[in-house]
Amino acid sequence: MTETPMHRFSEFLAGRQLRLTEQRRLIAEVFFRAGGHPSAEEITREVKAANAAIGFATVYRTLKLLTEASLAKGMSIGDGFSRYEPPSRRGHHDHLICRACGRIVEFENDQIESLQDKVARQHGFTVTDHKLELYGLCGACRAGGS
Amino acid sequence: MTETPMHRFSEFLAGRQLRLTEQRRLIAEVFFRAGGHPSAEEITREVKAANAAIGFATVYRTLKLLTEASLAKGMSIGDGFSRYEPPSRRGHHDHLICRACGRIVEFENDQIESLQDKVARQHGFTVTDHKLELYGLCGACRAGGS
DNA sequence: TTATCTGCAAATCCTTTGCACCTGC
DNA sequence: GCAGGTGCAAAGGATTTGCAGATAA
Repeated sequence: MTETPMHRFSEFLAGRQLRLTEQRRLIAEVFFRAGGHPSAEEITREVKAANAAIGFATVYRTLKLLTEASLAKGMSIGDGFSRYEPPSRRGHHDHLICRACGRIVEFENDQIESLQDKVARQHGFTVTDHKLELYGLCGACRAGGS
Repeated sequence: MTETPMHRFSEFLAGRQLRLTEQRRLIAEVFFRAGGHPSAEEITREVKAANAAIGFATVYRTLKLLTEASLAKGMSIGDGFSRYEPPSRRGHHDHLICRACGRIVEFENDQIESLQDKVARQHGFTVTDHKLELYGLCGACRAGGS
């Protein structure tokens, strides 16, 4: 019931005859602990603090596994990087992104979701997934001027 | 009143002391005429049909100018390419994207837009821009099976 | 004329892959 | 022991940039 993401990762690997190596464990720990939506580079930086030998290749390979295990979700906020979202307790959510400081706030809104389904139906589509990103200025940046 | 996009591009260039070269005119024409949301590669392919000497570099440079002129809008649908949206007669719109055939349908929905503003306000954000993409299957692909 | 453009190729940047050497299980 | 994993460095793929020759105004 209180299965941790790391536990789930371990089961996923076992189910595929894959090994839970020291590197994979460390990368997954860093990722699960990370707030926000880290890029591979951000994760690698933190991982290297604990084990400098680990390189980008292993981080990317592990992030791919985490994604296949549904423990990470790839996303992009339009800077040139692939970003990864750690598993969230909450269900689906969308993002508010501050163009000034890069802060990302997550939100959920059922009304928007159901309107999306309605629109899709009107066009004959069945929606399986969606992405909603609102770009603007957060309160702090608006106050801080610029 | 009936100012064409090409006319606007020409004015933009003049205002910046830039030249309307044969290449820029051709690339802009192809882009304005293009339906949908072409990638640089798709535009280049069509441009080369008229003038094989034109290369990617010039296409990218011109798309950058068109974007600065607000005559193109960069976007991405998650394949690895930057895509560009030609100026539309209609205002802002969002996208329905078929995962099977890649078809993109544009739609507008004022209710969704106003809910977005409301959510943003609740989080202290001022929204300047947003992106909403609904992924799924279009009617034809759902019927076609798979 | 001359500052701006273009085409080419080389360079970037992020991400992936090949390969010889390690290491969980 | 050995299939699978790692680190490195080199390869990839989209986009950008440096430069010498070409050209719009």
